[in-house]
Amino acid sequence: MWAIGSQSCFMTRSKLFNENDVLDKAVQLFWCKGYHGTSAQDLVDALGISRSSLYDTFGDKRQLYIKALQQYRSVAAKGLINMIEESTQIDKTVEQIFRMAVKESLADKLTKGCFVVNTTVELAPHDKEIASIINENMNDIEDALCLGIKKGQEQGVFTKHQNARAFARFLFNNISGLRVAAKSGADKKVFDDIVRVTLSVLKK
Amino acid sequence: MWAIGSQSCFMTRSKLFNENDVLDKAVQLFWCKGYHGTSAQDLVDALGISRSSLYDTFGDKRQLYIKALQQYRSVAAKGLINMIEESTQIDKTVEQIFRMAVKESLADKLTKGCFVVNTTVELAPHDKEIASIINENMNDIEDALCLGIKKGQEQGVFTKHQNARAFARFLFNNISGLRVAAKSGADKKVFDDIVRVTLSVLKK
DNA sequence: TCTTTTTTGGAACAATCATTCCACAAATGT
DNA sequence: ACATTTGTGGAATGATTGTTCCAAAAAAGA
Repeated sequence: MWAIGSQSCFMTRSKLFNENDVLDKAVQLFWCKGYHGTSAQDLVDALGISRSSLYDTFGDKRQLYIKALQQYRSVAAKGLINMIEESTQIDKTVEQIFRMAVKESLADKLTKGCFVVNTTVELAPHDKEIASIINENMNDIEDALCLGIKKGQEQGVFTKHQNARAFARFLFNNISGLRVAAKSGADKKVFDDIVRVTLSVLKK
Repeated sequence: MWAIGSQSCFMTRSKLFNENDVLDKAVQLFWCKGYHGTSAQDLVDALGISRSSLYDTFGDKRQLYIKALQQYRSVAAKGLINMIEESTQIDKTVEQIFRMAVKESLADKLTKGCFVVNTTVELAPHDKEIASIINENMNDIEDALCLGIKKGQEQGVFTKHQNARAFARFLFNNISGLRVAAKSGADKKVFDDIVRVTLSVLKK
């Protein structure tokens, strides 16, 4: 046996599971059932790994939840932000973002809504660290929307009747609302009405 | 002892607490901590009655939650509906509804949000009975808003550019959104931006 | 193959969960 | 005051909670 510093140079047994795959399963479970609604047993059953592997790899239930939340965020938020930053026809892109949210909501038979919105409602007021992740997420999306709206205003496809920041906050608010509506099982007509009126605000 | 049918005509010991007062305390607790976040011990501590009285009077935790939800609904929703129905200047009333929601959110140091929104997110997908209460609530508020908007459109204070039902759904969606934002501790500037843009949609 | 290190499954843990139970207190017509 | 009924406090219930522990399995350089 030989070592560099405190690290052993033995390469021993490696994990039988892919950490990222397991995290994806945790996202699905927490997203569907919430933090308090998901038990350690639920996690063991759904993740397909034993308690010891679970706690050894992720610490505890709360840390696993936080990692799952960040995993979700890195997919959902970054996807949305990329769409806006790479957009050439920003008015079409904003509409696309809303249509996507509606499509996802209608397709989701478990009515999971949005993991970030669910977390905001269940945990944000009681957990500072989680609240700060939520707020970082909100700021990132708001900034991206703001940038997109400015672009649209300069291109002349969006009205300048209100400032871009206000529009961005307004759009974000409606996305939150849609995700709550999804949880109550709203139908296409309701979603379409909301999206149509929301988007009409931006028009010149 | 004498009886009519199976009912005894003895008038015996009456409850030491007011059922409505206790229900109000249950509303506050569930509103703040959610269903799964509130334990039976929490309830005993906060309601000031013993386990036996609690279970004897309200059945079980879920039934107590449902009664609390209906209690909240009967205050919050009916208040809002009355405001609209008795309004003479409907544009001012709609603005007042939004300003009230903002004021409440900023004043609430526990960031409880809205009990109905919280319930929608936590329980609606997993409990049919609760989902139907939520939907009834949504329909009642949407109907009242729709009526108000029609009134405003006839009075010429609201635009007819979209139909009243679509506007009602849109307004409801923004109220939901505000309640989620409240949970993340949003500040006055954010709320004011959202409300200003939302209300601008209705203007002629 | 031996040694060393890490992962694994599952038993075991104390704490907490929602709920039930019971002996006693309180109230009221008689 | 008595009989009868119902409400009350708190102990007790078994199930489930999140977490820890341990013996055994697996992996890989020596």
